[in-house]
Amino acid sequence: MNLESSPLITALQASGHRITRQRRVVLEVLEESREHLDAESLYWKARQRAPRISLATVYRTVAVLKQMGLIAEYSLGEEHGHFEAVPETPHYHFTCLGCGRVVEFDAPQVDRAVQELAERENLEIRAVQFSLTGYCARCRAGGPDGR
Amino acid sequence: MNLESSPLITALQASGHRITRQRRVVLEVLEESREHLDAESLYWKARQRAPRISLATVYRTVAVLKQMGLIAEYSLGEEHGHFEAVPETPHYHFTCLGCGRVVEFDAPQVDRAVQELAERENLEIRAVQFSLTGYCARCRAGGPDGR
DNA sequence: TTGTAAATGAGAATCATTCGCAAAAAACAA
DNA sequence: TTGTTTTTTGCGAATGATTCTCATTTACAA
Repeated sequence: MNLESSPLITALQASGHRITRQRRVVLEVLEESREHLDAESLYWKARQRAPRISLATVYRTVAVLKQMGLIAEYSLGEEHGHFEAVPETPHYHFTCLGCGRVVEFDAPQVDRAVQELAERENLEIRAVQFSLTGYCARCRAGGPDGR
Repeated sequence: MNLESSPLITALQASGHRITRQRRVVLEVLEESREHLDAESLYWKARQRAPRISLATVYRTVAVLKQMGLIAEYSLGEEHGHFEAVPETPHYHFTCLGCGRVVEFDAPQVDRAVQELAERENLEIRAVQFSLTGYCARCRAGGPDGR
């Protein structure tokens, strides 16, 4: 069994949390995934490696990680949350109301604006939520979904 | 009884929706309020003028308005949504995790970034969600709530 | 005024998320 | 190792926000 420490594991451990099989698995899934997973899919993927894990544990784990700033939660236009390991460089999301596709983009101007605001108002920013919804080029043109 | 048409009423009517007493009241409350109301408080305020209105109708009304782009829904760090009539000039929110205060601010840089992105990628942007959470100056200094 | 499609009220249903508690597992000390 | 302590887990029940169902009412065009 792999006992290497991933960045997330190391950080968790350093903050005094216990490293359980369940947490290890959830973190692995989060690190390996390139998509934005919601709690349910995180749960099903985790179950492949830790069959007895419960949905509550998934929620508890992401809550801890979120509080530590290691992962971010997004709404992405749906009614339930999606999670993602916090990336090196911040990026944001556009969700198409037509086809549901999620496109990531970066926006240095926004990063700068946040930093300036924080300095000017003396704020400690913990999370930035910047997401756009609308219709993508394909759907505007009367795409596959025939909006 | 006031039969004048507010901007929201006019827009609703123009789009082919019926103007009911309940909708009129919900719209009035939304227009008069300077705060970000959640469905529950919208419901209680509306009941003062239309005592038999139901919570479901409040939800249905904001759903229609939201879809028409007349009001915006925000998370504001809580688990339920908050609503606000869409303002002339866009503005955004900072929610303090310490004292819960919500501060509005504008960010022309962000507006510009959105516009540029939309043009470059040929997107039709319907909603912009930009909100920050963290600790305000007062709470960082060990404010009233004693974080 | 009347006919009809749209909107409402009431409560049940749904869905995501959290809670409570006894049992299991980690961390730590001996 | 082994025992002790404390955290975490699993399970199912509870919660809270939002949506749905459906019989009844209402707006509004003719």
